[in-house]
Amino acid sequence: MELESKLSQSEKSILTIQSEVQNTNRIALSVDCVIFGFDENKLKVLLIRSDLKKYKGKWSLLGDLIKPAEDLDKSAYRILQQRTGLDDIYLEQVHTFGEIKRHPAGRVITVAYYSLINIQHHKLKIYDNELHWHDVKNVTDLAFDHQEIFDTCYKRLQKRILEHPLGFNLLPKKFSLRELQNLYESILDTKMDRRNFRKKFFSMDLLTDLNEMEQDVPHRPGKLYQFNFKKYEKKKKTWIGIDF
Amino acid sequence: MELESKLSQSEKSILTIQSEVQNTNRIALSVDCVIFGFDENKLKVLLIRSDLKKYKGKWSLLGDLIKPAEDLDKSAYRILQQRTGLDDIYLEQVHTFGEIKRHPAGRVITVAYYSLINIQHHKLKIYDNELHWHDVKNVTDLAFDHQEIFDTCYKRLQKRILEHPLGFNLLPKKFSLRELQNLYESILDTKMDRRNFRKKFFSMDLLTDLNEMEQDVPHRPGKLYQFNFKKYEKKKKTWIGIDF
DNA sequence: AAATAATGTGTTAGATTTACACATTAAATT
DNA sequence: AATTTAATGTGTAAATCTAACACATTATTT
Repeated sequence: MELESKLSQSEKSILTIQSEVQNTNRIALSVDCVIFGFDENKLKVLLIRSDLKKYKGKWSLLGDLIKPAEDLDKSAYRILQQRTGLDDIYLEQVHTFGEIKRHPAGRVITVAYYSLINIQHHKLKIYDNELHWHDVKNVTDLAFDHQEIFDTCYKRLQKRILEHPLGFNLLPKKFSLRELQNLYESILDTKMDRRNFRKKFFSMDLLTDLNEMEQDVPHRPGKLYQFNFKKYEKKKKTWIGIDF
Repeated sequence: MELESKLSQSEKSILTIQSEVQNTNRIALSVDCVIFGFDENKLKVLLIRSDLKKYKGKWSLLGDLIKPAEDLDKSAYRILQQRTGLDDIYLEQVHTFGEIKRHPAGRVITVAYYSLINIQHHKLKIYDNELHWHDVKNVTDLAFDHQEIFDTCYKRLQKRILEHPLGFNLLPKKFSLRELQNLYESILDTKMDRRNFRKKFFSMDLLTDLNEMEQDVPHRPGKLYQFNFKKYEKKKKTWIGIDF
């Protein structure tokens, strides 16, 4: 009991799962979230230390069992809210992982999501030192099949950001084009030409020029921009058929 | 009992589901497959008549509950094999649908796949007249949330085929470029320029010229080609990072 | 034998992507 | 205060990819 109350991951309900799954024909279902953030010019992912002794010391994704009276998407949303305190979260379902022996406690099928959050807003809420923001470059050897889940979600993000301007979910409301480009370069792990990058983005016509400049930067300040959600929503409608 | 033995869909286990789901914390899980075929120059989808009285007369996707001792992908594969008798099936997981009230029998979350099969091979196996190949253009008002699932899977196929040469799974081993183009035009619901289409495909270097001609066509016969799976697998490796 | 309807190929214009160079500005240094 | 530095901000040319388009060829049909 005491043990269980301290656990707040997929692992939380292992004892429960083990007894229940084995005695019924139903299958236990969980959600696992790959939570991306962007800080210090690096793409980060929020991980939690696994409590399961088989995976002692390993890191794992944030997840939980789905409640029977809860929409699947709501379930993912709830996990994020509980963990980050944020409710303006970009969330995308990626894949469902269902190998028989993927979870040591028994049959658990998990639906993987990735989410993009503004790490500056969130930063203060990590009181729990079992939680940590990792550089995506250093993410290896996660618990369970979470490495595979992470890899899949990261690839999906890389692909998506080439098709949709998702990056704004990771940046503060006001940002410079350099910050935006740094974000793209971090996510895609490439270098891009500054001039072509600007040209491309301006041609998309999704940025509002705020007529403000960066403050407190150790070099010539750049202009600040804001993402124009209205225009994006309009444009998105004309993409239907190509999307998804 | 007699009723249940006649049902072979998701609906099959409604009675079972209803009693079990409500009495446990577990969630029932099913797989639904959008099975695409290509015949008479039209893209088709295999549907089954719903037996549920709420959806009497409506068509639905092929699906079944996932067995507790079965990998998720295997489960989808099994459903296809049982239905089509084929085992060289292209299968892709698309999305998991988990709204609380999506299924009238209780909480059932379903994992949607689409598959591509060679309808000529399969054609003979439809003894069951509850099964029918529908033109994708005429697919409306399916049972449950199957219309949404179908739409999602169809869009995914449309997108995928622009990135990967999946069409071969829908064609006989030997095919002409006109047949290939007809397939693309059916899937994407567009007309394409014949000359540009050929150029594009030849430049991909995935077709083996069989030095054979079409037989029994009411016009000048075209050359026959075969898809080169080896070359495709090689090329696919160089795409990693962009894929998924 | 002529007409038909398809296959098979090449060229040109347009759009998009990539490569690359120079002037400008504010901070940091001397 | 003047100079250096390191970033921002803009424009142009080459290369690649995509789209539009025309004519000769071949087997079938008339």
